[in-house]
Amino acid sequence: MTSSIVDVAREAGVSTATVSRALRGLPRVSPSTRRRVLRTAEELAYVISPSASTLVTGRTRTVGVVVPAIQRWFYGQVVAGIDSVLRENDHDLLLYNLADGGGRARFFERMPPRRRVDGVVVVTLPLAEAELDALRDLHVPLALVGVGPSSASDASLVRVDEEEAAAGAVQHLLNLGHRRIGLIAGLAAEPLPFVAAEQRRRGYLRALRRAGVPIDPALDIPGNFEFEGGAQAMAQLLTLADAPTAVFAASDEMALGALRTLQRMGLRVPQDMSVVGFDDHELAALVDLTTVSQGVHAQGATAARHVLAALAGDEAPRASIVPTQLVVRGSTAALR
Amino acid sequence: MTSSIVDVAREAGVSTATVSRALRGLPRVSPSTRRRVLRTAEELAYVISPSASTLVTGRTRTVGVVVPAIQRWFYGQVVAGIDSVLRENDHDLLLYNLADGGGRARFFERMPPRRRVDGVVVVTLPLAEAELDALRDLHVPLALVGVGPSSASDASLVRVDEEEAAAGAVQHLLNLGHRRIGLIAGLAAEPLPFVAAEQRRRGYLRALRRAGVPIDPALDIPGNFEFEGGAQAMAQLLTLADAPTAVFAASDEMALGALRTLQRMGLRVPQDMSVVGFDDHELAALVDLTTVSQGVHAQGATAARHVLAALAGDEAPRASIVPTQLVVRGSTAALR
DNA sequence: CTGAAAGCGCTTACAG
DNA sequence: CTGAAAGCGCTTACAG
Repeated sequence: MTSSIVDVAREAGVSTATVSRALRGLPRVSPSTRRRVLRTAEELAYVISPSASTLVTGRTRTVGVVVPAIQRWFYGQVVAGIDSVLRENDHDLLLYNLADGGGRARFFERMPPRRRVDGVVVVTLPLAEAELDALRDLHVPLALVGVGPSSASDASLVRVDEEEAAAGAVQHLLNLGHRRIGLIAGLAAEPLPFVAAEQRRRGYLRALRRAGVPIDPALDIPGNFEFEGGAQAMAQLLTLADAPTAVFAASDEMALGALRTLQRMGLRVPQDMSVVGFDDHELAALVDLTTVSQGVHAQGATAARHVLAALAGDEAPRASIVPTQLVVRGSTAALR
Repeated sequence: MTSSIVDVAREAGVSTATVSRALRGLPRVSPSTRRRVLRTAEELAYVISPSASTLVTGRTRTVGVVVPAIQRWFYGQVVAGIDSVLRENDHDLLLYNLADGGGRARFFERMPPRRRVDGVVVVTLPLAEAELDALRDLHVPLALVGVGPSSASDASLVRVDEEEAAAGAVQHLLNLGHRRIGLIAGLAAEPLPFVAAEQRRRGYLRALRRAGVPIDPALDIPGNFEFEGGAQAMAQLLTLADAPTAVFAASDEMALGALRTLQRMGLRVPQDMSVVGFDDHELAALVDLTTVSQGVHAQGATAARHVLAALAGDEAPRASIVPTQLVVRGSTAALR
């Protein structure tokens, strides 16, 4: 049905070794031979067998990508970024969507990418030492996206300066005269919290301290990085006797939830409440939300480049900090 | 480094053939031998080489998934659904994100999944005959999600009854007394329109005709399945001298854009304008949007099951119609 | 510049 | 129930 290298060799009147060299563009093949082989391969619609090639070279031309939940906006963006670079460089993308705690446990226990990938990029997962070891056992280059500077020194790192960016967002509110500033944090009840949740919270605290504004734990509500969580957190903030005049949400999705609650309560943004998000989600522009823009697609692309660089022989793992930018829109205004 | 089947065979004192049989749970291996082999494999941390196995069996235990844009809500959901079934059945997921027209052309020309997958699911792409042929050349089971009943009879099909569902949404508006009903269609300027765009539009037209309501082309605006497109389409509808009192948007994302425009113009929903969407996007509940719920995750899962069934020896391609349901929320009300 | 041959790590008739 | 051997389709020293 499909022809093998032997068919091409026979048809072109050369050995399979020569076909192999000619097709891969290796030197030491005469131009005329190369042409003949190429033409023959074309005629026979020859396509190399990846498994045979992999078996001998050990290279799969495939990169594994591990995400907690592909259906979430952030991960879709990151994967699109990874994919674009991989595709450009003729590599395939093997997707591992953990989905939940069970999926996570199963993944690290069974390590399905074993012997199937040349490299791995793990997105956003704060790895336990055992998990990191399981990944190391793969003996392939590893890149981590969005897990902070603390992690494995033998992996490439791509991240934004979460704390600094969050502090900047809160400083923006302080500059507008706000002093009662609520935080809708990414924190959830999970055993391993996402790094971004912690660090954005730290940035919030830092900005307040720097400004000499007292920290009020009542203003610090977990929102679990979800619309609904953001909506509920906002509602809770509005139950306070001394309610905030501004809110920093650690993600745009939570900010959108907060906006919805405000609208339901008949409160106006920004007149009655200023709101800042984080991400620059597609919807942020639409609802005129002030937010921290982070190049999510770029983070994915960069991680993919790190892995490919390592495969190309780069010794040291790399670390990239993708810049962020406060995008000021209409959801924030000076305290009245 | 990593041990091979030969190591296990030597250590267990049997042939590689026996190791192979024992590990795969084939019959004709004595219980004691099987136990010994299993234990040895465990001790040596033996993991089969997928490429070697694939080379001889032809099976990759991998399914290719082709999507136009993984970062969009719909595709993230579908892929999560596919992944869950694949994972359950010990298959890997090779993701092909076309990203744009160039990516699409490159994909169908080069067919990267060639010899790399046991099956393919293509999501939402209305396939040209040449593209379908390219996929057929893979000689693996094919499942199509959301491309309508017209397509290849040799592929499994998973879809919702787009036209019927859309007609139901519009009928809901008609039942509320609306007669001037706008359509924010998915249509774009692309050469190959998405099937859902066409069919939801058809459902809109059918419902109006059935009710004897005159069709006004001025009420039919393309929105390209995007927030921004929905926002602009709504704005355009509001420029009409005889503006609609209700709008059906062919996706929730467009409906959200429309809601935003209405809010900006100071129009109230549903008092001044009723709005129905399509999808039951996570945000729909949050903004109280009446919409058509379709099980997107389930569509992905079903397609994956179809592919696995075909691999298990099922002869006939299957066709599944996933049910939809109108979810009435607060964005629609009787005409005043 | 080119080819013969070994080998990558499995599975599968075939024989016993 | 078990093993020897061929073979899947490539790549890679090695020799010439």
